[in-house]
Amino acid sequence: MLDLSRLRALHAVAVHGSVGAAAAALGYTPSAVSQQIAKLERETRTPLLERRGRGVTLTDAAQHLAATAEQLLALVEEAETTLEERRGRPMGRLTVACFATAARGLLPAALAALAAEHPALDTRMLEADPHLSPGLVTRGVADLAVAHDWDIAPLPTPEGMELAAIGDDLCDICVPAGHPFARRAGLVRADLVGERWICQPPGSTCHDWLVRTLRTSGHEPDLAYQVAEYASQLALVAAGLGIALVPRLGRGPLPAGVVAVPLEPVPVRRVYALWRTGAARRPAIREAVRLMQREWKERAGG
Amino acid sequence: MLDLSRLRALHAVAVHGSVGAAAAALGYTPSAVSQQIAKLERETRTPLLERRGRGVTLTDAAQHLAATAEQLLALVEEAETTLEERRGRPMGRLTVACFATAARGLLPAALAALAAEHPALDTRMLEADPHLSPGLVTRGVADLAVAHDWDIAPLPTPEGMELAAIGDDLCDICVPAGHPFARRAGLVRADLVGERWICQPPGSTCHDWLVRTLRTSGHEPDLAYQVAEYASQLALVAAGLGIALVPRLGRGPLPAGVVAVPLEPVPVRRVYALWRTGAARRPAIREAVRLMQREWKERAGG
DNA sequence: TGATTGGATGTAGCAACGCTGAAATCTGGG
DNA sequence: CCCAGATTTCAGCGTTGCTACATCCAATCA
Repeated sequence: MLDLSRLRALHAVAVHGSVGAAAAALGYTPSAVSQQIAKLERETRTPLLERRGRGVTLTDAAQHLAATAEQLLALVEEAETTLEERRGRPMGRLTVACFATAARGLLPAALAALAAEHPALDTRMLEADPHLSPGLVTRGVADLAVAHDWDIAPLPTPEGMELAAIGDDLCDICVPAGHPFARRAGLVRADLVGERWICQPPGSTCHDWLVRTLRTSGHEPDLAYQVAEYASQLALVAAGLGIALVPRLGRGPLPAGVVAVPLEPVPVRRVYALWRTGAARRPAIREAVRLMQREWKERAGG
Repeated sequence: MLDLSRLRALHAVAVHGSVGAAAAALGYTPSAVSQQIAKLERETRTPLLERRGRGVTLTDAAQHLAATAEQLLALVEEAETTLEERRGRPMGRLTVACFATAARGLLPAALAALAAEHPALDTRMLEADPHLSPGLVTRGVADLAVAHDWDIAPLPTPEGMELAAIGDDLCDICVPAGHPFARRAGLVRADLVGERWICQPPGSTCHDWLVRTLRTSGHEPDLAYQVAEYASQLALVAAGLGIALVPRLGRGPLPAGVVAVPLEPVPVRRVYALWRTGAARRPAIREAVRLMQREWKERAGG
């Protein structure tokens, strides 16, 4: 009889396009995936993979088989969801894809509470850009995505997915202690003209937000320093090289020589959880969302 | 992820009603099936089997899971069929359920030819009563049934199955050499009144046929000796204890002291092959039927 | 009640499987 | 022509899953 884990390997190759990528997605080495598919070829006496240049392509039969595998895997996931739903308590594996600041500001406490309350649940985490994580969920690499959008670019609900709001993440302008802004109680957008900015590299959501927001104030921001991590940005601020827009989530205590000044109206990142509609019945999903919302409230209240 | 072979074990228990019967159907020991299901219970953290008296019953969750397993297994079989069809040559496993005389008179030559022409095919055989073998095919214990009916009780095509005729098996009256019939060129049904019969035990198709046929001649047959195997019946005939109706298929050379006399009109067992409609596209099925028909023709012609 | 049978489950051991890591192979590009 | 990227092959090893045997439990019979 056809073996489901081998079919899953074939399906992963079909979806990810290469043996290596499939292996990474499944958590194996490329060698393991290659051997599984070789065994599947021997069992079915049908060539499935053809070397094409440096990579591989699926034969006709393999594409058909991979499509069937997709149905099978969907059925199995459905069965697992039903099983968990009948049991009523979170169980199985829950992989959460989340963005960097949530990975330290929100997830640790929420996942710890989840694991403590539900020992049958195997929680996992995977850091990913907010605009990539829904795709990871769609492809089954993750079960739950924690993503965010900005007030000026709302996140559309992707096909086949549901979402729930976790909370609003407020952002402040972080300036060197010696900067004129450091003595101000608050700032408005017009104040920001002419500053040197420290921000994310192009392509990230935060970079885009900064550029587009400041453009609405009628000027092109001067993005002098572009580094991915807020901790590095704050170090640059402390060194007096510029100012940065830093969200409060996961920001931690500010380093010496850095002052956070509120901006009015306050820029908001809205944080969401997203999951496949088919998995909506999973208690693990519902419970994870509930605990993230609770954790958020406690942080905001305290 | 749920394991398909464990789900198959659970499904087999659901279908066959006990761990032992499931194990027999799957070709394992009861211990293996019990361990598989125990592992499935641990993985899903859900009780699946409950001891009820001497046997077991499925829990609610297990019944649901078994139903899903049935869908999965059907999908897998469909995929295997498609794979074999694309390849165009018989492969995989083909289990044939057939009645006793076909098991020695027809199947050996046909299966040998099948195995010789198609080394990728793993042929298996299973002797079963003609009225049981369609059920075995339906439940997936066998892929192909070789069954027969009698002229007076035609076989209905069971739900979800297709059938093809293999050939007609003619039957003669076998009598002791000293019997008055032994010198006759032929007999008619009216001649048979008052004889002592040697036949199958009640419940077998052949027993029923004899009783019903002779009843249409207006008398109740005297079934003095009831044994299952024709070789034993012929030994009883040779001993002069009675007469028997013996089909030619698989009859072999008659023992000394036994004479076969034709009956007019000649009683006919019609031999069929049956298979699941879903498996009709399998080259293995088509080829097996073709070779059985060819073998039959060669025997009839030679 | 005790003995017995039919069935499921637990244990030990062994063969087979499936993974990893390293080496080999192959392809396309500098 | 060599190198980098990717897959496949190979050896080794831990794990799995089977069988055989023993044990346990429930129903039946004496």
